[in-house]
Amino acid sequence: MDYLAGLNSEQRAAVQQIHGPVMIIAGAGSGKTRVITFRVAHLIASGVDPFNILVLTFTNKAAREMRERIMHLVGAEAKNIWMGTFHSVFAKLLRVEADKIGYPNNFTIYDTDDSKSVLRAILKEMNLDDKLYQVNFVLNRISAAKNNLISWQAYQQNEQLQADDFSSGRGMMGKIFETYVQRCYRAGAMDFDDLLFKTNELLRDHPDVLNKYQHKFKYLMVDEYQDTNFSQYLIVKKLAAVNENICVVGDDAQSIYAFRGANIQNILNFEKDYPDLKVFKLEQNYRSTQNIVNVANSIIANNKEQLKKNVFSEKETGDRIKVMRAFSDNEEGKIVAEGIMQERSTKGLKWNNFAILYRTNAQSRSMEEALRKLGIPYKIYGGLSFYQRKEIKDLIAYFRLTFNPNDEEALKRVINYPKRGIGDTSVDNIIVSADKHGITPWEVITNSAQYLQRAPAALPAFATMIQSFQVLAKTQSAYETALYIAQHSGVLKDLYEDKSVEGLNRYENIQELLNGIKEFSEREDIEEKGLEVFMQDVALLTNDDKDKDKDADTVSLMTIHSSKGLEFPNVYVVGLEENLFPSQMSLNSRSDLEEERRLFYVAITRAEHKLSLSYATSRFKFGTLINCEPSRFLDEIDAQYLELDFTAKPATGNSNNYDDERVAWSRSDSFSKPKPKPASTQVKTTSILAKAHVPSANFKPSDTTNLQVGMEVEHERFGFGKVISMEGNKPDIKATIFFKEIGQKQLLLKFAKLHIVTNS
DNA sequence: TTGGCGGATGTTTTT
DNA sequence: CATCCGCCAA
Repeated sequence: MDYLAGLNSEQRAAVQQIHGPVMIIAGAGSGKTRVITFRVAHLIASGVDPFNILVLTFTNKAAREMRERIMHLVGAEAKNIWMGTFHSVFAKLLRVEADKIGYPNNFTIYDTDDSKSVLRAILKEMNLDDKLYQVNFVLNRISAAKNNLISWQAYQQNEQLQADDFSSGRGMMGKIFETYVQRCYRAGAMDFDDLLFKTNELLRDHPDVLNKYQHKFKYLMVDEYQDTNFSQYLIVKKLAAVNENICVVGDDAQSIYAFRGANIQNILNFEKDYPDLKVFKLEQNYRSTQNIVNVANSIIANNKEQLKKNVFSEKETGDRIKVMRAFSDNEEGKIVAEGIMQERSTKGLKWNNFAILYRTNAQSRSMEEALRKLGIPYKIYGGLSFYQRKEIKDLIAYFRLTFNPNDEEALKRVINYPKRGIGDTSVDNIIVSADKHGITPWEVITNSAQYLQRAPAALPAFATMIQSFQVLAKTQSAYETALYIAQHSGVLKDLYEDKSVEGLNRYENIQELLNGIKEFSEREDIEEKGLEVFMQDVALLTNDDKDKDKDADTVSLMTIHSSKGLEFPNVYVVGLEENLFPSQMSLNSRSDLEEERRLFYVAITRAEHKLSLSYATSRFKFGTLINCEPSRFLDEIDAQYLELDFTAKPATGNSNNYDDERVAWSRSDSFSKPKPKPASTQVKTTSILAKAHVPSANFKPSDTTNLQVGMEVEHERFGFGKVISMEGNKPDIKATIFFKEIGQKQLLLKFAKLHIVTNS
């Protein structure tokens, strides 16, 4: 067990304590990942069967990396450990046990976009004010309920929740919740929260299942425990109840996901659940210089709620923390880019020694631009993930529909893409009919003659197409199926015909997806190579899943949230301004502000050698320039650790006068951005035409069923005119009308609003 | 049924 | 600024 030698005494003690409840409080940079991997290795070395170990991580990436490290220590056996995020592990478990809770085992996983789309449809059907019932708000409320294991029935019976909803004028919330759940169920779909909620239900209502997994998972480890919510907490607690071999690892100071339901109390109160808990504190930071650690400590000291610990570094004192001021977001980018350029050449560093961290994804833009101007290679992590791109989602929707034709969101996505003449009204009809008959939209489509008054001509062909995909998927490999679907659905052709730059890009993205599936088909460690298997956790894959060239020498750009767990020699934290960081949304409550502060703590502790902070005094937001104040967090740092760099000056002059700065910025920006034209010159020709005719005071559209050639009519916008000719039949009669003011027009009578003036 | 256009609206953070 | 939504003409 030579690996134990490389650990300090506290780390070693934590690794060796393999039985009973254990909590490891791991300060930033204290070798947490090492301890977890070594502990798992130690479990196996001590004779524990890998099949009996469950390790829950926060991201797929963390799980993957950890597995690799463990393989390094114990060999191929590590493959048998159940390791992954809560969502992916329990999705896998639910697929095995789905029938017990009335779901098909090929259930779809709805991502956030799907959930929102379902809610939008419900809100529209219920005719609710979308100002009051904003989709994000509604979804958050439902999500929060589920994360606290409140079912829709419990929600409707909960007096407190009902009172909240009614007093804010949102009395229908309970009903929306109910409909949403039923809609998901009908579609054979679970959203992210359901994966945990249903797991709880399963373990609660099926003691045999609970028992089975309690004995399967004899040893549990949970990483990032401070970021678990109640739903996750309870799953862990139940699974661990028999053996109580539970080890949680975390750092309350790095809890940054409360907005997603994470409850910091889970770690603060852990001791209450397990009185004979062994606690280990990893306090020595091996990552950062003393200055950086001290700054981080001075920041976090402003928070009330925390577990006591003393994080320290024995590395060199290090440089002081640089604080830079810029006069605009673009200049901030420039300062940072130049700083990186210079630091790299004077110290002989590589680009991948640098990271730029920001609070919001929107901030990446000015950074990107500046880096590009200096020819600095960079990579943006996070943001729109590959799987969230429209073209990818479109094709995947076909895959989803193939395996679960009841997947309503997938259906709505592709039923008329590419265009095949099944428009919104037809889709509405299908859904209304499905509701009426208590069946799924897919059943309506496959029996359209029976359930629809007038089915679009293209409908049977669409149904047949999907069915042909289903047949194919049963026998062919993932790649063969995927390629066939891409070709025969028309998606590939549609994108191929789009010769714009974006179109080309989209086509390439589809190729990339297909390549990925091909790789999957060729993998030798997987037995089932059908597309269905590939699809099972696609919804849970994220951006960081496919960074093949992670050794590439580029500067890293990412949000602070996605930087958690990473480290870089040189870190730039940008946008330290009030209302941005801390975010405006967090200023209402103390706990929200404390979370922002922990976020800042996370940002700072990513840095190994050198940390730079920056802010801009003005910034573009929604296309307009706003003034910014430096962040309060800057004031919280003990000044002895700081080095101020206010050398940046506005492009012209050095006045502090607001107006002067503004002028300076609009000038420098004018190189890249066209100046908005004065409103008067922006009037479009159509609106001039539209205003040419003022309708008569008593204007009202007439019934045009008996309109005849030769009649004089008035059009609301085109003015007076005479019917020249008419063609077509039934509802699609087209009239050619000569208007005095603007000339000849053809109008569809079922749309055009015409007032009949004379019958001459 | 579709496409184009004007107008409103939105930004935390992510599995 | 950028995207999304809804309206209207074709």
